[in-house]
Amino acid sequence: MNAVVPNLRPRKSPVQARSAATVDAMRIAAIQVLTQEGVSRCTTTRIAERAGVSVGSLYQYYPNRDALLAAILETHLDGVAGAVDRACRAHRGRSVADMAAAVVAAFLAAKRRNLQESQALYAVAAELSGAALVARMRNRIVAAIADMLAHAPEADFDDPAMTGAIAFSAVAGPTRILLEGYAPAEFDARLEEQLILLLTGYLGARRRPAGGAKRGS
Amino acid sequence: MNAVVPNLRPRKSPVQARSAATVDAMRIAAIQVLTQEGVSRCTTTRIAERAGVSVGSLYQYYPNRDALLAAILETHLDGVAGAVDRACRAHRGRSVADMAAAVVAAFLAAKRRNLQESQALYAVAAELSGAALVARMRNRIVAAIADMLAHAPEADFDDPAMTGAIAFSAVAGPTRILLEGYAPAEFDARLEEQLILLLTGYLGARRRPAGGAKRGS
Amino acid sequence: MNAVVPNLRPRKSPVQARSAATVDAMRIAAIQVLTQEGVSRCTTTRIAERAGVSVGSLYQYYPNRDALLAAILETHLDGVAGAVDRACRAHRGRSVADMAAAVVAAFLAAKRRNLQESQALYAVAAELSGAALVARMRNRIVAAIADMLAHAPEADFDDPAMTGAIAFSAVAGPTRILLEGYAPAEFDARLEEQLILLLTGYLGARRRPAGGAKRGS
Amino acid sequence: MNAVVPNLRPRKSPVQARSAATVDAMRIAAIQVLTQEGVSRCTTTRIAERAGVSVGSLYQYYPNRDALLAAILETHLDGVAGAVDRACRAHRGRSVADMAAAVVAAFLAAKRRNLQESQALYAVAAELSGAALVARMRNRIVAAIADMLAHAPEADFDDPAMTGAIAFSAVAGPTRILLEGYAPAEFDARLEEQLILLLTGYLGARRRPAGGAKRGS
DNA sequence: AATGAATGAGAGTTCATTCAT
DNA sequence: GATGAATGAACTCTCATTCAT
Repeated sequence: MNAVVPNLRPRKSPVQARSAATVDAMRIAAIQVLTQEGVSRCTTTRIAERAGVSVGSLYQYYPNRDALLAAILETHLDGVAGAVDRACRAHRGRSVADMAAAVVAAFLAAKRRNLQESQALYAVAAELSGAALVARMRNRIVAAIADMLAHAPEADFDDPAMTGAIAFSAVAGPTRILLEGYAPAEFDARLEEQLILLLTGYLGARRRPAGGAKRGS
Repeated sequence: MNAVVPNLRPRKSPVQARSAATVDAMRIAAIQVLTQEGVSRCTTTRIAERAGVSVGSLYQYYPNRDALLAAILETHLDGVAGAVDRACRAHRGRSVADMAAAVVAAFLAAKRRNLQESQALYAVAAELSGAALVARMRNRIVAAIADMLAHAPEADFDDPAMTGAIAFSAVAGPTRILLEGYAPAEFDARLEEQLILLLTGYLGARRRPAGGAKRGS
Repeated sequence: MNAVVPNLRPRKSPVQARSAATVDAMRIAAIQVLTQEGVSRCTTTRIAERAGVSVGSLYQYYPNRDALLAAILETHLDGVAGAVDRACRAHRGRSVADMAAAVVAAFLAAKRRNLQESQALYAVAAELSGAALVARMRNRIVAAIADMLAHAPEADFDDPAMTGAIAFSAVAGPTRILLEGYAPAEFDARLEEQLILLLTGYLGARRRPAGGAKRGS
Repeated sequence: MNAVVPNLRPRKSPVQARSAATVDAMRIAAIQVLTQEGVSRCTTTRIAERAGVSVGSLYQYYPNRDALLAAILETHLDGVAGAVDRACRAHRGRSVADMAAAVVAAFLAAKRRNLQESQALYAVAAELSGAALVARMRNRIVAAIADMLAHAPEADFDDPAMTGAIAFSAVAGPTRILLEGYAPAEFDARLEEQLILLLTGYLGARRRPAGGAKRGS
């Protein structure tokens, strides 16, 4: 993914069955190559080869390499953001502890569902156009969390957006360690419980008794 | 940084003053190129040119491009890890709240001290060999925090390593957002305060009254 | 148009009305693409798209891209050569001045009639197989002019073929400038008059009084 | 040479002897490839191969393929324009017949001096960026001729620029036929004499007796 | 007949790395 | 030691052409 920002929109949508298969094969292939070779060795040739199609086919669906990677990243992020979004909507009006548990569970489940994909895409997200996509999806999640917090019955957050941003990224940080694969098994086992603890603690501290003074922590 | 992992050690240590100056010039040049052009366009030629030396000279100090980037990343990570390490040592035996404040302050200060560098190196860290370096420095920081927690007078953590790992990465997550440059000004202003809140809450919840049962979360 | 010269003949003659329409649509499309994108970007896909047919259909009528371009060029050249040919036949036995005026007028009119086409095809004519077609049509025109000159009543040209060749290409040279689009408006306005002057002068000088000595210029 | 107009300036001037040799080898190689394969098959790889250097070297001196071809064309055109220019300056104040002979001789000699080069570059000149270069050099030649005509003692041209433009392109037209290689030997032998005849006739007709009425042809 | 997805050779271009100067 | 011209493998992307539908 380069610094210049060209067209990253897919070229055409796969309407025929054959096309859909091709597009999906390329997605899976790209993730595999990303995992096994790293971003810089994740070339169009290798992706096509792995997918069992020709390079030409790749370029029928994406204007360039970056667009392919961006599309995969975007789909992934959409999935994650959607999952968290749904969890937030489903837990409006519940207790802060419930909210924390719900967000953590939804996020972790979404990431764990496509483990390899989640791992592979960190490198893509680090590149320029990837960072923008990540920022967008983060905004979406933060907005969902903030909205949920704003309607918390037992508490009154003075700055739900800020609180949501910190809350989400505080959860995303440790999750990343897990996905990067350098964490011990125990980390994996206890991550969810610890993240809930982390979030509950933070949201509990951030909360003011309803009707309390502004910014009173 | 490629997937194949060859020799990444610098070729010679800069014993002479001139060498040290050259090495530093290359480091600064690399960070600038990284920032302005992105990882994929951060070429040896461009780095050398920017540093005012010839490509040949660059190869006098590093066996290949990856070694150069790895060295820069390592130096950076060492600085950050060292800062947190010192803060931990300096706050042994203090209250949990003091510890939280100290770690957050040290980490944020280290990252903010070399803002551009911190930003530029995220992309380097995302590549395969970078991830290993990051994991190593994280282990060092986590060990320092765990050690500090293990000696907390007012509390008794059942698994300081796990707690330290979660604590550190929970702080690193939001910090990354800040550095990636997509955060609003208010985020910047209130980040430290919020991270302390986050950490204090987590560590407070994790703590058991001295002498309590194991693993009672 | 490539150096290798394979089959350049159209695959089938457009006997049906629909075929004729398709072929013409492709011709027009090709000229548009040629003008807007240049020869090297004048691809079969683009031509077909512009013509509103599929690439497959294009290959139903022409064995390859070069054949399509060659056919268009040939049609164009035929039109021009035919126009000059007719003018020559129509002015047999007239005065040299009349002949000059007639040739110039016919040639310019033919080129101006399909201005865009004339411009676009220069690039096609410059490629290897195009040059051969141009040479053929030039021969035809030169023969027509030579024939006309041979029957001039008031004069006796010692080498009508040579004279015709020089005459025609001397007219074609300035015309090309006009078509290439770099000429000022005044050039356009006065071109015909000047070309007639040019030709009249040349043919007048070349002419020997009937029965005069050979090669007396 | 594509429609988009990027940087066509050479990258660096060959200061060292080795570099100069490399650049010249590429020029000669390009002309050979152009002649033997045609523009579209005149690829950077083939040029480099023929020149006995690597593709990389080619790109050290020119930012892209078009720049290389443009540079060759420009050098060639400069040579031709310079020759005609000198001839014009050297024949100021001479008779119109002398002028005509001088211009024709200079132009033909310049073209014949580098026969293969002249032939090969027609195709390059037909592409977009080539056409612009040709137009520039033509303007230079036309200006030189016009200036010479303006100082003709025996005559008074009402529009030297127009006259010069017609005169030059009338000479260039037949010359092109010669260079394109489709002309018979006799054409070659008699071309110069015929072109002088052509030009003398035209300039003679265009001239008005000094002090005569405007536009009296 | 028509379509257009798929093909894959091949083009332009870059860049890590070497080595003669 | 320093230089930077030369190298050439490897990369991204295009496009003429085919053929299953």
